[in-house]
Amino acid sequence: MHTMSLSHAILTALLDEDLTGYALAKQFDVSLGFFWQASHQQIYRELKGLHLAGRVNVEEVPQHGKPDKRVYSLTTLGRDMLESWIVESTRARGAKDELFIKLFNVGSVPVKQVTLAIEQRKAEHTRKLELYRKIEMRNYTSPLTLPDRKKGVYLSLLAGIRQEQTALIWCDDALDLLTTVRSNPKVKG
Amino acid sequence: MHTMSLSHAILTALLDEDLTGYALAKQFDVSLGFFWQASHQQIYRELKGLHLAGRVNVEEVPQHGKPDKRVYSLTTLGRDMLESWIVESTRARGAKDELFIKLFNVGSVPVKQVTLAIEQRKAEHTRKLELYRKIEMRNYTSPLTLPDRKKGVYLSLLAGIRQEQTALIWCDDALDLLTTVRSNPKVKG
DNA sequence: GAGCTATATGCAACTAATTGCATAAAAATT
DNA sequence: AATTTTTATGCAATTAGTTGCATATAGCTC
Repeated sequence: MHTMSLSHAILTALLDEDLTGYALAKQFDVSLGFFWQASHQQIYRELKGLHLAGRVNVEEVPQHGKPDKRVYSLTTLGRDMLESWIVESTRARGAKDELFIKLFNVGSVPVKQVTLAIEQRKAEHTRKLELYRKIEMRNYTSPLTLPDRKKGVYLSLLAGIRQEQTALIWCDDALDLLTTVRSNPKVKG
Repeated sequence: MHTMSLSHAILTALLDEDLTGYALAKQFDVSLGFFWQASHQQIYRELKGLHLAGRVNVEEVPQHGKPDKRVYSLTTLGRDMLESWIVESTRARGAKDELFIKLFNVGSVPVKQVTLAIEQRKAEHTRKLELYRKIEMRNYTSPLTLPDRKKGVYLSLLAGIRQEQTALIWCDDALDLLTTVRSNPKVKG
C-alpha cells in the first residue's frame, strides 16, 4: 500500500501538459497546490524517482547557457499507475491544524493571544476566498457547460470556496464566544 | 522558528491531567486527535525529547508485572514554552487532500472511480458529523455557560461540525455535477 | 556596475511521520 | 484452558518533508 501522494499529484499535473520541475513547482503554487503543497526539492526528487520507475519520460532540452531544461511527460506506465491509484481508497489524513491546539489552551493562557491567532486566520481565509472567487469568475461561471476535463477542477475550487466561507463564519462566532472568556487565566496551583 | 506542533499538542493535553504515553495516544484518538493525529511511536519519542528538554516531569510508577508506567506532567518550563508558542503565528499548512488530486483526473479516468471515492468520503463525513454531534449533545449544549477552560474545546468541536456539514453538502453537489460527465474518457492521442 | 528578480536544477543535512516488529502481562471473552 | 483485547513501552527502518546552500545566466532596476 504505498501512498506517495506527491507522485500522483505530479502525474496528475502532467496529464494536461509536459512540464519541467520548475514549471511543476509553479503549477503547485496556483492550482493543485491549493490542496497539495510541495517544495521544489520534493518535486525534483520525486521526478527523479518517477523517471527511474519508468512513469515519466524526460527530454533534455539544452539551453544557451542556463542549465539544461528537463521536460517531463507521462508514460503509459505512469498513466496506468495514476489510474489504478484513483481506485484505491482515499485515506483522509484529517487536517492537522495548529489553531485548534491553541484553542485547547483557552482558560490556561491569556485569551488575547488566541483571538489574535483567529484574527490572523480570518484574514488568511478572506484572502484565499477572494482569490478563489476571482478564479471562479474568470473561468468557471457556468459549470454545466464546462468540458468534462475541467469539471473536477471546478469542483475542487468549489470545495475551496465553501471551506473558506465556513471557516470565515466560524472565525466570527469564535471571536464572539471568546469575548465571554475572562482574560486572565487562573494558573493551576 | 521551530515548529514541532506535536510537542505542543502533547503539552496541551497535559494541561488538564498527568498522563502516560499510552493514555496520551488514547487522548489523541478522541479529542485533540480530531485536529492533530499522532501515532504512539511519535508520542513516545516526543515525550522523551520533552523530558530531556525539561518541559515535562516523569514519574516512574512500578507496576506488579506490567512494564513500569511513566506518568508525565508539565513543568513550569513546559508551560512557558506552550504559552510562548501560542503567540507565534500559526502557519496553516493547507490541508493536503488526496481526493482533490483525484478530482483533477476527471475527464482522463472513468468518472465512476472518482464518484466512488466521493461516496466513501461522504460516508466518512457522515460518521464524523454524527460523532461530533453526539459529543456536542452530551457536553456542550450551552456554550455560554461553559467554564472558560472548555470554551476553546467547544469551538474546536464547532469547527469540526461545520466543516463536516459543509463537506457533506459539497459531496452531494459534486456527485450531481459528475453525473453530467461522459463516463468514458477520451484518451489523449 | 551593483544588486535584484526570474529561470532552472540539485546536494546535503535535518526534522517529522509512518510501518513493522517485539516485549510483557493483566483482564475479558469464548 | 485457550484466545483475544487492552494496557504499556520501545527499537529499527523507511518514507516524507523542510531548510540552507550552491550553481548558472539573463534581464531589469537603481
